[in-house]
Amino acid sequence: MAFSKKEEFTQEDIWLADVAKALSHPARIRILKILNDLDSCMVGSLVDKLPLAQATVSQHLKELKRVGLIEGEIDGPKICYCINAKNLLRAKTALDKLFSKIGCC
Amino acid sequence: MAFSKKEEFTQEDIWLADVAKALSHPARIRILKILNDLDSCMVGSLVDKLPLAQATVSQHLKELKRVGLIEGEIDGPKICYCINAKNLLRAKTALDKLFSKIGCC
DNA sequence: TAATTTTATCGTATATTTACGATGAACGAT
DNA sequence: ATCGTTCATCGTAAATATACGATAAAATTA
Repeated sequence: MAFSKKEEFTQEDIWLADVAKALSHPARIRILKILNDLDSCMVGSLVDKLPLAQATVSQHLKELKRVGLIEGEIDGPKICYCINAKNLLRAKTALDKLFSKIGCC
Repeated sequence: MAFSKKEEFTQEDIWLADVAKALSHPARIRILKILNDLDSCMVGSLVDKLPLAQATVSQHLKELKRVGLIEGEIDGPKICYCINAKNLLRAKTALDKLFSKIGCC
């Protein structure tokens, strides 16, 4: 393909697809669930709980951060990741709207 | 990467990620919305409404069909695509469960 | 039967994603 | 200042996704 055609769609559809993309790997689903359960949310804890190398986990965190579903806070040499509840709610609302728009409920 | 590690997660997380993947391109979001609005749902109508070649639209339909969000019915030389309401509801429920699990609502 | 219509699939090119080891940057502790 | 810890980023390899033209398959029509 010469170039992507994603930009030829509406902003709404592009944003929605982008949120879905962030959720499109089981490791990222798992990370969101773990972040919700754990008090501590440093990267090392996540690496221990996932069958992936540290560099790979870091990449998945970057993708979740890119769409705003999580955020990291510096805590000394560690980074504490947390869910961004506001953006997560926005994502949930957008998906709800899609599903109600296509009349499944 | 030697091989994918997706299979090292739970079935639940794999399925959820797979549904999200099907929604992760604006063309497929658009197709779902169009299929809900149109009476006629043959592929040619979709091609007319999207900035993509027929072969590409066919590929996107295949991906949506793969996860069961749509289904096609043969109607002479045409194929009539429709939303699979049952599976769409199942997808919505799974995503709702994820979002409520991670406490955003 | 031959031509037309409709859609899937093949082949292919390019882009993106996934994964990991190695390295580097930032911080606390010795 | 040096060392260990923690994490991001770089470089790289392989897999997957995206896009399209060409072609094949299946049904209707002439």
